[in-house]
Amino acid sequence: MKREVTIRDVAQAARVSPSTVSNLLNGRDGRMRPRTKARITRAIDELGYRPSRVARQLRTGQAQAFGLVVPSVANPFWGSFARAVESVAMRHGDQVLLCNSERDPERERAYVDELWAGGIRAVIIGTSLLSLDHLRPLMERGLRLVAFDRERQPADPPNLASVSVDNLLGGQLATEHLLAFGHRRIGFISGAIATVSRQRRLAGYRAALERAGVPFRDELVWAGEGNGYGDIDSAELGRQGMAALLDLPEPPSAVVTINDMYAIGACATARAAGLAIPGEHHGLSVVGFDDIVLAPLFNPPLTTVRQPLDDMARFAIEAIRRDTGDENEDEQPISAVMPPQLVARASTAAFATTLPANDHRSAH
Amino acid sequence: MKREVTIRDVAQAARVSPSTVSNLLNGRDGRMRPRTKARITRAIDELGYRPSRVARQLRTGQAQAFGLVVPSVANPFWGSFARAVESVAMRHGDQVLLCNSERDPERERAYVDELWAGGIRAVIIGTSLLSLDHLRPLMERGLRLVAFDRERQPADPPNLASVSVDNLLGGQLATEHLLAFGHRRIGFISGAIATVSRQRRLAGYRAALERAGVPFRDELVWAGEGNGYGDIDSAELGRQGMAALLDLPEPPSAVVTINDMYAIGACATARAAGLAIPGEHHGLSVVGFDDIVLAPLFNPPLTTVRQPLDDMARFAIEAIRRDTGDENEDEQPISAVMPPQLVARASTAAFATTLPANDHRSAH
DNA sequence: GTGAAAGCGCTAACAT
DNA sequence: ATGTTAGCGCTTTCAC
Repeated sequence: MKREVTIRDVAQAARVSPSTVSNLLNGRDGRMRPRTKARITRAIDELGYRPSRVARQLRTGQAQAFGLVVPSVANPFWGSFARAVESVAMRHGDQVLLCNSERDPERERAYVDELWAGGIRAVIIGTSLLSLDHLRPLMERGLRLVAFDRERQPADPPNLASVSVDNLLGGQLATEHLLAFGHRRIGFISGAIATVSRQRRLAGYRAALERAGVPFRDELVWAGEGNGYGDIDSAELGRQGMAALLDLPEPPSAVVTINDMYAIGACATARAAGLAIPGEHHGLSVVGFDDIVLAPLFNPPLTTVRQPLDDMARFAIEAIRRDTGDENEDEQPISAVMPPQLVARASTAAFATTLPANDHRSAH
Repeated sequence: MKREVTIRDVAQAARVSPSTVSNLLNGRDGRMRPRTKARITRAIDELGYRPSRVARQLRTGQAQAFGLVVPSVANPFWGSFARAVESVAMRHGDQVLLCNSERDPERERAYVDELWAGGIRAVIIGTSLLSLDHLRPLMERGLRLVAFDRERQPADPPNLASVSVDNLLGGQLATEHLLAFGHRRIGFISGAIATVSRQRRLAGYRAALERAGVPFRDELVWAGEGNGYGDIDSAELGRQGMAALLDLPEPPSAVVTINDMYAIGACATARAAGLAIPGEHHGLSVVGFDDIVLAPLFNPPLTTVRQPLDDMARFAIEAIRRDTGDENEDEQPISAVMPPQLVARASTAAFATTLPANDHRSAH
């Protein structure tokens, strides 16, 4: 393992001082003699010199990298988001440090602490916990934080940026879609309603019901058990939720789920119980949320609410890059709420009001 | 934004020198007076001191972090792998830098270069390109590289570590499973066979056919078009592959796919063409590879070949942590080949040798 | 236009 | 048992 080529080696080879090389590297070459410039450039190429990020960072305090904390990249939604973020970041020459929080606030804190110690001063956090207090100390020290999938809350510190889809509208679109199909008993399946986005999706569901004059029924909302960390196995929670709703004396004819993984789990349970998706008389309509890559490929293709992932990633990174280092504390909070889009596919269908003439399936 | 607490602040508060603090921090406290130790510990707590990774790294050259380069975290297999790696890494206090190569060797090189410049001296690379020459220069400079999903090749440099499932056996298991069900016309769907793992899975497929006395037919192997970078949309390639095989004068009755995403895409196409999965007379059996989280939830649940992801992640990290900094060049190459496991689910079924008594579907 | 010098926060060899 | 010192590779005043 050879020793690294340093800025001094380059300086020596080009017969200039390290500061001159540094000046060129950092664009302060306005009044530099073309000949000197050429000598330096040549030396850099010949020696294969690459400046050390570490040294630069120690000196400047700026990290050319930021953290990305998501519940779990094992969920394709977060995987796609991570990819989108990384792709935008790369264009700016930024590196991305990925962390899986599993929705555990303690892990979130530990990770962000760790990132901070690594010189990272900006983090995109993809969990929409109600309170971000566990990150406040670091924010007060100067951490730039962007919350993804979490609408801005009144009590949030002003230097917290936010990007989110309009979750209320999303929940509403999903529910209205089913209402328009004539469904009246509509279930809602989610893990613990412990995040802003889930609260708002549920609120959208209620709002849609109300507007349609359909009474809200508590028993049709399944919201997991216990504290319910864990995107570890959303699909499993979807299964459990569906099982619970099917156990009801009068099960729903359609279901809104908190995301596509839940939807897929819910469908699996329904099928195992002999129900068709969708089914007019003996079955269920299911709508998801996110529109993951797999949604259109699922059997049946999943009706879902799409989040504009690329736009959101772009905005998050812009937010993080804004006022790098500057001291403009008293600015407007940076925040965006993006429009969701209902994507109607085959997992939802009209509710049949009349009974079937004859039902072959009952023979089975 | 307050100034950071440094080791000097701690030293001052504890009325010792920075080196004493450093000694304690780095476990060189064998003969340190308990009282001094206590004073230092107390000062650290009170000031909320956290050592700077950057400074430490600049000094030691060691990066408490490594890179993870995968084709794309949008594919749940790589998402799960990334999560497994990160989870093991965290237990060691290591950070993980995630990079999506999209299977583009130029991107791989650029990323690894970038990581190297960032002081990262070890990288797990999850693409099994035939040649790793584009990374050779850096390896010669001392980069520790672990190839994941790529069996060790004779021409590989000795300091390249490898972890992989036994892909030959995997391809064989998948094919034998279908053969045992009586299938004789078995298709193989993959993107460009430009990686070691794909070559070996295909070889396993051939070996199984041969052993069963079934002639290998070129037209039953669909291997994408062009160079075919991109895990960007494996499912889409699966669709295309299936479409091509169904266009054959005599289509296969079963199909082995290069991974679960391909399988899911292939199923979607087959269904769209009115075929059942699996189907005795008018349908297809499909087997995937990887056993992603979604495989059991798919409709029908996917028969697939499981990779022992956690074991592989653990091994990869052990390999990376081995001989950190040491100069043992002439050691045995580190390499592991792990056993795959066939997971039989509902997407495969017996091939019917007799024709159906009456075929209702032909009416449609 | 270019260079000398100081220092970012830490560690480790060497003194005491 | 603890302190002194000299950097790691880079940037950035401030001189010339």
